[in-house]
Amino acid sequence: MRYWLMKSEPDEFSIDDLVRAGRKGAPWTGVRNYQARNFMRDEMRVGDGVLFYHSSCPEPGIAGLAEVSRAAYPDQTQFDRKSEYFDAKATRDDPRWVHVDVRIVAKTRLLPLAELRARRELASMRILQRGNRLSITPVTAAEWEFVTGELLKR
DNA sequence: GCCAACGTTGGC
DNA sequence: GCCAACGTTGGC
Repeated sequence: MRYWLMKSEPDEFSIDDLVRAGRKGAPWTGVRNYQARNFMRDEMRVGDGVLFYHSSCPEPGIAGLAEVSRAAYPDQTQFDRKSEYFDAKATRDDPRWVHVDVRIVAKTRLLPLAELRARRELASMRILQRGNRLSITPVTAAEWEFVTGELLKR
């Protein structure tokens, strides 16, 4: 089992939306970056742990814990002309974009980005490296242990 | 709103 | 295959 950090803009899809999605989970639609897609397609498995991160918002940081609830399958929004994620080069026979489903494990306190940066134990986390923009990044077991420990405190 | 960093596109 | 131009991300 592996661990991941997945970014979402809370205006688009927040931890509360994930809670509302319940046990079935929610499709992680809209990824249009090949590296992030490849992680979902090739490496993410049902049961993998997910740090749910709120980005592009007043308080960026980790907002909860989740898990992969379904392995990768085609993202339907790529076929929808009305969707902002429509991709004219994708066909149903040869889909270009896939996604996993993710379900809530626990909404936690918010662990702010500034706090992540302050912890020596997390210094090499992908999300903290300068210039990092990937919306899905692998998390090491040590980072996962540390972060979940911090989240469940207080 | 600014801007650094990175990914993608397209001409050659 | 190179690389300049452009678009996007995302913290501040």
